[in-house]
Amino acid sequence: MLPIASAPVENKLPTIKEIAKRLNVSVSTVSRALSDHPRIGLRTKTKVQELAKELNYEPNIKAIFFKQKKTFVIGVILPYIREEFFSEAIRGIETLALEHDYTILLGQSFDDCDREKKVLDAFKKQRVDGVIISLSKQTNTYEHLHALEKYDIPVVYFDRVPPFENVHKVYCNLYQGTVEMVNWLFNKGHRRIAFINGPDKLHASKERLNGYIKAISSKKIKVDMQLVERTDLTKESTCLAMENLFKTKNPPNAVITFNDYVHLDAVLYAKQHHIKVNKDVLFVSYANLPVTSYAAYPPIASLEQYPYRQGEKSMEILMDILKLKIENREINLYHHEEIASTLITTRL
Amino acid sequence: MLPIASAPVENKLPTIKEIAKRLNVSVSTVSRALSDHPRIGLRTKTKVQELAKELNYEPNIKAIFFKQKKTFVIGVILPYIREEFFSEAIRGIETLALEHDYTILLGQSFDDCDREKKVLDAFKKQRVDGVIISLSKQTNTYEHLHALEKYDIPVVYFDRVPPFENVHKVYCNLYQGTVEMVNWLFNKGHRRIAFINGPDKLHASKERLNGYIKAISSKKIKVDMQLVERTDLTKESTCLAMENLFKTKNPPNAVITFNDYVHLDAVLYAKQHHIKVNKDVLFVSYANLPVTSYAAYPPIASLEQYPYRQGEKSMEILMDILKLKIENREINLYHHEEIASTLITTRL
DNA sequence: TTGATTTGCTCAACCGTTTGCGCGGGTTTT
DNA sequence: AAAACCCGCGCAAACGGTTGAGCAAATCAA
Repeated sequence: MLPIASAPVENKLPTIKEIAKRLNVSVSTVSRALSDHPRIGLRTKTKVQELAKELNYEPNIKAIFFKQKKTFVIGVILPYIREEFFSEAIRGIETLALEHDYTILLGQSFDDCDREKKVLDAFKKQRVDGVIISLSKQTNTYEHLHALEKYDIPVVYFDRVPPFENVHKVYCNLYQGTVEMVNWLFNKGHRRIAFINGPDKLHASKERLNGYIKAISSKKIKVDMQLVERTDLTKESTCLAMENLFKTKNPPNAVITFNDYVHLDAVLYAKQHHIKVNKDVLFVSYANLPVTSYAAYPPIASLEQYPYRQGEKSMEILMDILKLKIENREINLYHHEEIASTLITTRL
Repeated sequence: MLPIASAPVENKLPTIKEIAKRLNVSVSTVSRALSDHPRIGLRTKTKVQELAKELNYEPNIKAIFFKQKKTFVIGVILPYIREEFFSEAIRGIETLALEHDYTILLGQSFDDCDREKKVLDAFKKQRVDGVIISLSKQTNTYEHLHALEKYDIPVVYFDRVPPFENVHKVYCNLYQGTVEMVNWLFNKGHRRIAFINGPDKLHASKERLNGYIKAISSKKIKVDMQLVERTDLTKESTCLAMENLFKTKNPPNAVITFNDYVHLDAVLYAKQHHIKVNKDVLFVSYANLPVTSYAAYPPIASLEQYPYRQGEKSMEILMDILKLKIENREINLYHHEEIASTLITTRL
């Protein structure tokens, strides 16, 4: 058991200067020796490198930032890391970041646009090299993001992306996924398929809805907007949606919820109101989160959206952009990475 | 719908130099004017401040680091953010950080000591002002943490803390909490109380075990070590522990699990082996995570460990330490913040 | 009126590292 | 033998901001 923190702070971090002084050469020689410059003699080079190793020298990255305008830090902001979807995404981001010697600054928006602004402002102050973001459900103005671009900080969006073309983004094909979902329910004989959608401001909500409408109407059924509800993702709002759906004379026999968390709240409501979950009424949702495997009533099918891959891909794109920036080349195309979703039905 | 990223990058970030040039004063005047130095005339001061606002000037924090040796960044490393306990802790850390104009670098160890080292190394390179850490379950050597102290980077441990006295740490009183837990079960008439503990290397495991032994033996019952199992926190390991407990002729009628995640795996096993969860056998655990409220079989009681408060408190302590460092005062005492746990039994 | 003090600003050094340029000495080319 | 080149290294500026010292002008005290 080694005692920690007891040792007095003897050594300030060794600098290039220190090495230069000890070896009686100039700082520039040391700098070049360390970066293996061809114009430095072999003897000097090894001398410098040996002493550097001995002193445990590490270049001061902040000083390097000065010259190179690089911080080796990227900012990641998303709504809630406690949601498995986002924590998985972070895992993807972080893993790739570590490989590229980048570190990540984390911020959560808690689905609050003001907080999102504040965090992005902090990122800007810290001069991050780039930003990866999944928008808050509130966000419908984009000036604060636009501001980053003005400061030449590239932004990659993932999952909760803006509807514009001229941004870099990574997202799941929810339109197609929703179509599959409805078809699957249809094939199992369900006709009254309810849909509890998410906040209007999220582009992903629109995608889902479009898929739903497309799939329903392709069956020559009239879309019944009474079957389409909306939740702001809070438990109360979800319960209200459920209430609206089931108080009618002709309740649905299947419910699609915006994601697994909404699903959990929805089935809690169902249970309390003596609806036989996944017997009378089938429940399917989005995200396919591991956490639902412990749930009393997991969704009978859920759409896998590959958060790890989304995070990884976002980071990959950002690395590409940064590489181009260093080479001072024009960034003339916007990356749009669409990841195919998969309907997971093995839970049956 | 404002287009993003389409605007050409016109303006490099405004610097103090730029302001000086435009106003035809020296940079030092500008610097002092911005920091409201008394020796700068009112007219100049307002002129400078107005232009600064107009140009949206923001001091380059990395340049300030140079002089002040401060980065306004702290590193946070913990095992898994996907666990609600840790994501709650981060929320506490982040909230307080934002208030103090600090930003957090995030790293996950994934319970791997090597990864922990790598991340801490990255933090060191980034010259973080301080580190908040919850140790990986593997960590039993502390050189990599000791290294940080040598570089004068203060470290605050929380929840998974080392057993030494000479560190700053925030933790829950698990000894006392475990005693309460056993007493509660005892009062409900349970005598054969099994205990599935966590990894040996975690100090928290020892605390739990000591509490268990203390409570049992205070009842004049002999501690039966057959009832004490261990899990490395994986599902397989937990199932093995369950198997060992229930294959005997005289199985337990209550099981205490290391935390709610272990609990979930344990009851999954129980269910598969037709053990009537919370009827034949009572299950109690640690953490009181919200996620269990959706579970098929939540623990009948769980020990709240206040992760948000732990995170917040850790950050508070770190801020204190950093303040002392600036004032160049000696840090002569180690903060040990013990947070009382609460047994939550309202789930009945 | 003279000396002392205050006011308002500038100069320059500094933080750690990179990098263009230059210089002396040796070697090769013509 | 002079011109051209290469080798190995040092000088100094630059990145953006802070800060102690210093200086001239304005203000004050006596």
